[in-house]
Amino acid sequence: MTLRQLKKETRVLPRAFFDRPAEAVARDLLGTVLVRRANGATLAGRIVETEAYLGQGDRAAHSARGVTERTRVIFGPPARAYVYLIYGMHYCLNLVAEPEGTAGCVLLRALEPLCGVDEMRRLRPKARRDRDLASGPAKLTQALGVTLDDYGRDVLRGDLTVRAFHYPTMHKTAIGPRIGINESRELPLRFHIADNEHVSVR
DNA sequence: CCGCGGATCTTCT
DNA sequence: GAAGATCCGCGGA
Repeated sequence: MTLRQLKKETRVLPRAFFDRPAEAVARDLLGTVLVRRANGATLAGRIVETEAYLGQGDRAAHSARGVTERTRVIFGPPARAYVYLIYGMHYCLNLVAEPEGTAGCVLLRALEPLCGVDEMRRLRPKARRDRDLASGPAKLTQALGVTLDDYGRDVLRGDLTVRAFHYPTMHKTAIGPRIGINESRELPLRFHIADNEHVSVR
């Protein structure tokens, strides 16, 4: 898909979209498009897998132990980026949900590349196939060049935005337990597009 | 295709 | 001092 087509067929999601329960935001983000400007190029991918992290009763969430230097953005206004370093070497990107003062965010786990695939390959040379480019939370940040510099960034304008198609785009949503956590395993907070080649775990 | 272990460092106990 | 919202390369089937 060309960038021109994308801009014509989509609009930037408003803050009200994110000012809702994290579960609803995670589900509704499926099928929308994450757009990134990096190194003079514009990269975009369809969001095909997300996970919700809640404010209360979710012991797997980073926000479960209250406000810290790292987690403060999760408690702030919606539609901001929460980026963190995991295992000392990878970054993960979340979008903050819920009204200001309430914790909640959505981990972006996988994209289906739509625009700027050449630049994504430069940023992520280890990817062999297109479906290796962003089929995992840290692969996604590598492919888009997202780092701690993006911590707290507003996603309504600027170099990182989310856009939805004007026309309805149908898909079947699959729901299950989140990946790679030990606490609150039983909560069905992982959402992905069923039968999509680009999700992290198939 | 599958399972295993190493890399590497911030955060919280 | 240990665990962690992960990825990759290796070896074997």
